[in-house]
Amino acid sequence: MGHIVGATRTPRDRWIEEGLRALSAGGPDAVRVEALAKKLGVTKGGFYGYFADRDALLNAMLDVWERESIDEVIDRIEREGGDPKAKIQRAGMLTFSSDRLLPIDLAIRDWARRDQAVAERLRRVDNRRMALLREMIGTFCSDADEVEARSMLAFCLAIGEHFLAADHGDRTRAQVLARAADLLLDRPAKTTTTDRL
Amino acid sequence: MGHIVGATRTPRDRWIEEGLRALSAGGPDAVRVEALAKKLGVTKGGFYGYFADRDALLNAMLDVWERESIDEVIDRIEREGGDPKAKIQRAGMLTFSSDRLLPIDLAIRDWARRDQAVAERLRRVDNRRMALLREMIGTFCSDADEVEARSMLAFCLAIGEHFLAADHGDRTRAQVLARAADLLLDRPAKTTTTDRL
DNA sequence: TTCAGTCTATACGGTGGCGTATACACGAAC
DNA sequence: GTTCGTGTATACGCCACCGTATAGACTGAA
Repeated sequence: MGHIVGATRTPRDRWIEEGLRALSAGGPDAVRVEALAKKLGVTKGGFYGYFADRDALLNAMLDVWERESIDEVIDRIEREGGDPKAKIQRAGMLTFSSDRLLPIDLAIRDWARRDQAVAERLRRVDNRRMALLREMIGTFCSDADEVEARSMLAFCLAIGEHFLAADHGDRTRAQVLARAADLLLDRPAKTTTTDRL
Repeated sequence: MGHIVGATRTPRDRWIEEGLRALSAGGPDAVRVEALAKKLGVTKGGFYGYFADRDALLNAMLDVWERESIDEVIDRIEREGGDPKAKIQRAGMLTFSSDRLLPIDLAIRDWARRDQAVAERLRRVDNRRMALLREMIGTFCSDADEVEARSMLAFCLAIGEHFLAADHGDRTRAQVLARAADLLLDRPAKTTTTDRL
C-alpha cells in the first residue's frame, strides 16, 4: 500500500496547464476535456482520475492562477527593491506583459462578469494589486482620495489597454502608455516649468 | 407577385435583439439559435429564412451594434451642446451607463481578442470615440501628446472600470471615478492652490 | 516474475447544438 | 374560397462534448 510511485505520464499539472492555455485562447467555454486530451496527445481516459468533472478542472485552474498572480508576482515585487514608479512598472511587467499570465488574466476578467465565484477570486487578486498601487503612489501623493483615483487610473490603464482597439495616429501605443504613466506616477508639481499635470 | 405582405410574427429584428441579449449575458458562445427561439417562444423554424446560418446572425448583431454605437451616440453628442467635460460625460453615459449597450460593448471587447473581424469593427468604433475625446480634451490642453495620453486614460477608465473587481475602502466606486475624471478633465493649472494634478 | 498501482485506449449512452426537409397554419389578394 | 407567400412546428442526420465503464499496457516494488 502507499506505492506513491511516480512516472506519471500526463500529470495533473499538465491538464491544468493546457486548460489555462485553452482559457487564454478561447475563454472558459473553450476548456473542453476532449480537446485538451487531443492537445496533450492523449485521450481523456486519465482525466477523470485527477478531476471529478470539468468543473473541478476549472477550479484547479483558478487556484493556480490566483496563487501565481498573488504570491509569485507581488511577493517578488516586495522583495526586490526600487523606487515606487519602478516597482509599479515591474509589477505591470510581471503580470500584464507576461505572455503567460496576461491572456489568462484578461479571460478571467470577462469570465468574472458572468460567474460569481470567479468574481470573488478576482476581487481578492485585484485588492492585493490595488493595495500595492496605493502604497506606491502614496509615497509621493498626500491626498488619500487622489491616491485612490490615481491608483484606479493606473490599474484601469494596465487592463483597459488590452480591451481597446483605437489607433493613435503617428504615435505608438507604447508611447501613449508611457506618457500616461508619467501623468499618473510622477509627483504632482505645485509649481513647475511645464504644464504637465 | 411581390406581395411584401407584413404581419411577420417574429421579424428579423427580434432575432437580432435576442441575440444581443444572449451576447450580453454569456458572450458569443451563448448565442445559440435554438436557445434564442425558446426565449422568443418559437422554434427555430423561421430563423433560417432570415439568416443563412448562425454566423450571419452574429454579423447582423455586430452591424446593429456598430450602427448604434457610432451614429446614435456620437451624432447625438455632437448635436446637443455643453462644455467639453459635460460632453464627454454624456457620451460615457450613453454608452457606458446604458443597460443595453454597455454589456454588449464589454462582451464584444472580449470577443475581439479572439476574432479578427470583430476586432476590426471595434477598431472603427473606438477610433470614433477616441477622436471625440481628443477633440474635447484638446479644448483645454495644448500639448498633443498629453491630449492623447489623457484621452487614453479616460477611455481606459470608462472600460476598465467594469473589468476591475477591487474595493475602495470607505469610498464608493462612483466617488473614485468622479475624482479620477476630475484629474483627467479639469484644465491643468500651472500654478494652483492645491496639488491636484 | 509476479503484482499492484496507475495511466491509457476504446466504447457507450446521453445531451445539446446545427442546418435541412417537409408539411401545416395563417393572412392577403384575387 | 382559392391561391400564394410566409412563418411555424416537427422530425431528421450529423457532430461535438460530457461522464462512465472496462479492459489492456506500462512501471516500480516485492
